[in-house]
Formats: sequence, C-alpha cells, structure tokens
Amino acid sequence: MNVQLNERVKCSSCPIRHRAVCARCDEDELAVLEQIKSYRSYRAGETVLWRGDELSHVSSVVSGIATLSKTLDDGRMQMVGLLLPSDFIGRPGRKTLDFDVTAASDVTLCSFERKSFERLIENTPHIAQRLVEMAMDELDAARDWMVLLGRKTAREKLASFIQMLVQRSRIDDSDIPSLALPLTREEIASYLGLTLETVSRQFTQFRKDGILEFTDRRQFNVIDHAALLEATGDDADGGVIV
Amino acid sequence: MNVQLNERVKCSSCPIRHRAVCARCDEDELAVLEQIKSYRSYRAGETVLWRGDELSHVSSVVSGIATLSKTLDDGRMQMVGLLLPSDFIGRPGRKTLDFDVTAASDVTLCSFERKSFERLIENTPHIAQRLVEMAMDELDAARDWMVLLGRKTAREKLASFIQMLVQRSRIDDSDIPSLALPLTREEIASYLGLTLETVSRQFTQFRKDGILEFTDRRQFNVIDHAALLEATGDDADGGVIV
DNA sequence: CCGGTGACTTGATGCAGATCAAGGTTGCAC
DNA sequence: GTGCAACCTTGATCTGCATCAAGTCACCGG
Repeated sequence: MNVQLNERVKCSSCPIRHRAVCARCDEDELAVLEQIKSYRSYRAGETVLWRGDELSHVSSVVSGIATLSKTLDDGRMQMVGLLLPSDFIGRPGRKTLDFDVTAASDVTLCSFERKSFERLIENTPHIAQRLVEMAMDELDAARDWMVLLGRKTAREKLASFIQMLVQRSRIDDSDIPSLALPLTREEIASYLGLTLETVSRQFTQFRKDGILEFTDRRQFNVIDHAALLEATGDDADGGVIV
Repeated sequence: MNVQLNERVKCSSCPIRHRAVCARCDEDELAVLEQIKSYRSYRAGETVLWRGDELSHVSSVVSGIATLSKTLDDGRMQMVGLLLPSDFIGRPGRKTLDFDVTAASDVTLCSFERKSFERLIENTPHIAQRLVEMAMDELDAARDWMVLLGRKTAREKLASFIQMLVQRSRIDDSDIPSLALPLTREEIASYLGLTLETVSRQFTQFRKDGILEFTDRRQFNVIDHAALLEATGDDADGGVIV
C-alpha cells in the first residue's frame, strides 16, 4: 500500500508552492496548512482511490503523474483527467469521487484531512478562490478534450497530445524539447479514445514523416515543430492563450 | 439582434430562483442582484456570444436552451456544453469565452454587468459558493461526456442522450415521459460526436426495436425504458446519484 | 395551389481505426 | 546466464460510421 511519510517539508520551500491550491496563501495561512498536512507516496501502477471510495483526505500532487479514469461495464476505459504536480484531488462538499485515481508514475501527495480542509476553506477565501480558478481551468481543458475526442482523427489526437507535452515542459524549463513520455502507449490510448495499436502506428508515422525522432521508446525529440502544430488540426495560432 | 427587456420580474418569483447562481442568496442579497440585473432575449438560431468576444455581461439562462460549441479550422464542430434554465454563462476573472454560445430555442437571459458582478462576488460568499458548486457539477458532467465521446458506440451515445433528457424532464414534472427533442438532428450529432445521418439511423433503429415511439419528428414516448437504459452501456445502476 | 426551403430519412459506398494475430525488445527475478 | 512478463511494433482483416447522394415531409409565403 501507500507509505505515509512523517518528514515535514516546509511549505515555503515546496516545489508547487506557487501553483497549487495554496498559491494565493500568505504566510499565516500557510502556517495553518502546515499544521494539518501529511505526505503520502504511491508506486507507479498503484491505485490511489477507487471510484466511490469514501474520501478521508483531499490532496495536491507534489510530484509524479496520476490519472483519472472511468470504466464501462464491459471494460472499455476512458481517461478523464491527468494530474500533474500542483493539481488537486477532491472537491469540497463531496464525500466520494466518480472515477478511479491511479499513479502513472511514482507519486507523492500532500494531503489534508477532508473535514478540516472544508472547515479551513470557509474562513480562508484565498484557498476558495484558488480552488474556483483551478476548477475553471480544468473545465476549459475538459472542453478542448471533448473536441479532441469527438472530432479529431487519430493523427490529430496524438499530435495534440504531444503538443500539450511540449507546452507543459516549456513551463518547467524552457530549453529545446527532448521529451519523455509520461505514459505507456495504452495509457495514451486511454487518454485519446484510441487503441494502443493505433497510437503506436501514429508514432511510427510521425517518425517516418520526420516530425519526431526517438532516442528510446519513451524518449524523443520534436524535429519539426511547425509540422506538429499543423498536425493538431487546431487553429493556426494554436489557441495558445496560456 | 437581441432584445433587452425593461420589465422587471421579481427575483422572489423567478422560475430559476432555487437552482441558479443566486440559489443560496438571502433576501438582502437578492435585493442587490435585483438592482443590477437586466433581461435579454434571443431568437432560436441567434448567436448569443462569439468565441473571443469581450464579455460585457455574465448571465443565467432563465428560459430556453443554449449550446456551447467549438469549431476546428475546417468546420468540424463539437458541442461542449448544453445550457438549460438556471445554467450560468461566464466565469469570474475572464474577459472572454473560448467557445460560441448559440440559442437553440428562443432564450431569455438574466444578465449582470460583469465588473459589477465580480465585485459582488467578493463580498457575497453565497454566490461564490454556488458558483463553485455549479462549476464542479459541470466538470462531473464533462467527464461523463468524455467517456461517451471517447468510448461509446453510436447507439450507446444516442441512448445516453435520450436517457439524460428523461432524467432531466423528471426533475421538472414527474409524469410518464412524452418528450420533445430540444435540438435538431444536426445539433444532437454535434453533441454526440456523430453525423446527423447516423443520429437519424439510430433513432429509426430505436423505433424498430420498440424502445421509442414517435408522435412527431420532434416528439416521442419511451416505451421500453429498461431497454433504453440497457442500451446506454452504463453500469446497471446507471450511476444515478443525482 | 405551387414552389421553395429546412429538417429529416434512407440507401450505396468507402475508409479510418478496431480487432485479431504474431513477433520483437527490454528489464528483472532467479 | 535463462525465463518470463511488460511493453511495444507491425501486419492482415473486419466493421461501424462517415461520406456521398437521392429522395420525403411539413411548412410558409406568394
């Protein structure tokens, strides 16, 4: 199972300090959070939460990647969320989630006891505001994702996914993109509403088209970024509002 | 263009009083809203807002149905939201929307000047809370929708759509469902990530299967509700949490 | 009553991506 | 080292839905 860590990392030196749910908090508010937080770690592949589980804690992802997914009766699965460092798990006023949360890589969470956290929100508008902002951003992302799922071709879907990785890595460190795929072919397929075979074939095609260059099955460079953008099927300007 | 109505409907007798963004407001708070609200009406087919338009007002849908949709370069279109009475248009802290809003039927909105509304939120936690709640509900719906778009067959998609209509009409009045389709075949196709021809064929199939019975092209009865549920592809319990 | 138009239905055909199947590669346990 | 299990690639075939193409139906304005 998961490991609960007792070592305390100071919020002030936390890597997600300025992007997570605590982003807008001042020193005093951080001090309160510091009191009630605890860390939990999960190994790649472990389930963090099952759909319907009673939610004892809400959490922020500190490091690693987690997926949100839903499964139909007969096993068909669709990823409905991808959690990166600073993303939040849980929602005020709900005891359960309607999807599974799985660690795609080794993951560390910063958790708060749900009840305490809900009480905290009441008199910490900075947290409530940030939570709204994050929910709205997620809703925007969900709408783009719906266009991808409903209307894009396999090639466009994969190009859009890679483009998203590029954009995201730009945020962290702004150098030339040699990227690592954070997900297996099967997980990417689950994200894109495809099968793993189709994902594999499209990767091969991008390689043949001279758009990508693989150094490893999970590591690659974007050689022709213009062509990649073109292949996403999005507006020329890419809707890059950021 | 749209018509601005000057007649004032009292909030206290407003049909969406208990479901809209003002649901949690007390009498004093309503009085403030009453001051700054105005009504606008749009005819079926009119565009309420274009993607990227500067948002001078935020609004609640009072009556009628509006759609949110996104379009790719080459004209492919995907609906990304369906606004029913009490649903909200606009988000705090953003001046524009990244999708088009269109009136699917004649629509009346209750609008607030954006800046005023944003100031209002600051010191009216009841509105802020309700806004979070509504955003979270929309996010839940978006996730179910993603499963539909990514993994369901045409038949399952249409069954899910009809089932949603049934559920929703149950909220308003709880009698045996004779339903009116609020959207054209083309709009339904846009909602489901299909073509209008496929939607039409699936309707025909449901008729032949004895699941639906049409009194008119836009009016029908659900004859075999169990079979309809079965056809959605969802868990037996239907995930009916409501 | 007629012509036109928008919404819908139905049929014929084609193709993108699913499915089925057979390896290949890598890394880890022993 | 050997064996095994993930993970990935590639090929062959099938199929659900898109696409292309005619209609049909209802309604509206003249």
